[in-house]
Amino acid sequence: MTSRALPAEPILHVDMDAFYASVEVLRDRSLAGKPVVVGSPGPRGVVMSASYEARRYGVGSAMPSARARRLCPQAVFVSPDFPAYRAHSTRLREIFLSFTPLVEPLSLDEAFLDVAGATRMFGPPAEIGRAVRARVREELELSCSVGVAPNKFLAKLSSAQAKPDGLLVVSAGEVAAFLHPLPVSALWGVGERTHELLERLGVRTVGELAEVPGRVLERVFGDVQARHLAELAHGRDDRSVIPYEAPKSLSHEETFDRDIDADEDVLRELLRLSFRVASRLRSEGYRARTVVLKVRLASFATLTRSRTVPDPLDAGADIFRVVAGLYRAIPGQRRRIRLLGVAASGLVSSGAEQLALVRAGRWEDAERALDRIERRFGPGSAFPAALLDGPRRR
DNA sequence: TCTGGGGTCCTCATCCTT
DNA sequence: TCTGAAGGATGAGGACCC
Repeated sequence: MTSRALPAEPILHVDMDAFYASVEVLRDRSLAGKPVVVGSPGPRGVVMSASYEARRYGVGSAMPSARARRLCPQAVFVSPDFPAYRAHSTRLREIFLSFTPLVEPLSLDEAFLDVAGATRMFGPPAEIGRAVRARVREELELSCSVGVAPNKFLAKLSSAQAKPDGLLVVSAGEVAAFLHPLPVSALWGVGERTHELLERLGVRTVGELAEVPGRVLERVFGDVQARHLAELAHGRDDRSVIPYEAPKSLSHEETFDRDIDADEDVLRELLRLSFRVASRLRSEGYRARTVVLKVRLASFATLTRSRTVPDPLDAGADIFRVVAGLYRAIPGQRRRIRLLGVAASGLVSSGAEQLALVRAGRWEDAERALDRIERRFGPGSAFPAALLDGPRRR
């Protein structure tokens, strides 16, 4: 039997170009060539995606929509339509899976592909990257950028360098030449705070970071992050492509158009969020051991409070009881609140928790009935009466 | 400039058990 | 019974990602 050497650059990172904005252009061809901004609605919205025409005016993602409007008044602003993006994302994943079963989605618009086992059928990794791009363009009428590299970290960096609408191969022999001139902010895990600390050390490029002694990094960042930074600065990353990982938590949160302060409004919002979280837990087959309340005040200070319960929960009424208790236990009163969130963590499969159902009360039966009604008549077709008079919502 | 929503991971403090 | 160390579980908060 002949053996064939594994490719030295077996990892692809595929990243769609301005995904949400590009899908909006597909749905309304009159937007083609125009600055398009997809952003969360409301006065406190932020930009989620901007077409390259809008980016030329300095508009970027995570920027407040109000600022984007000032920078580019002629831009067309569109509210996001996640079901549409998910539908395109599903078709995208089908294309990836036609090349390799080892596909790890990072979000709706990007994924890692391990193509080590696909080269006999489809050719070397760079060839597969070109084929993926061609299929995405033909079948979805969308452009994407592809990075081809020895590991996930380098593949992700190279797709970013290939943007927009390009392909870049970083071979094992070119790692230092590719990596070291890049700014440290390009590294995975270097955000605003870490960037500031690195600047104080006089470190601006990845090459400079690679020169910093390990003990200095440890002193500033602690041993875990220091090791992480040192590994990345040398282009080392041994994480494999994992096709599926069970979620660790699940949450819903909402920023209000105007701050709320009345307890009855807060509790009604918490009830609504608890039911949304519970509905998702049940539809995805989980129960939660820990319930987390998140409160962001008008000052933008954020509080979190959590409680772990002995019997995992998946009923909105039970989750509400816990978050309402957590909320009432926060000292002080009549705070101005801009955001409320409810999260479920410590997830266990509900299949493994059937015994707990023996003690299920009428609420659980009622909520399963709500699930059936929603499946039949659509989301929002049934909800607790306490939600009938909701506060100002977007 | 004025900051969404949904996640993951890490650190640190505290409590409890052994 | 008391004391101290070690380690796990839990809780709060921060940084980061897309």
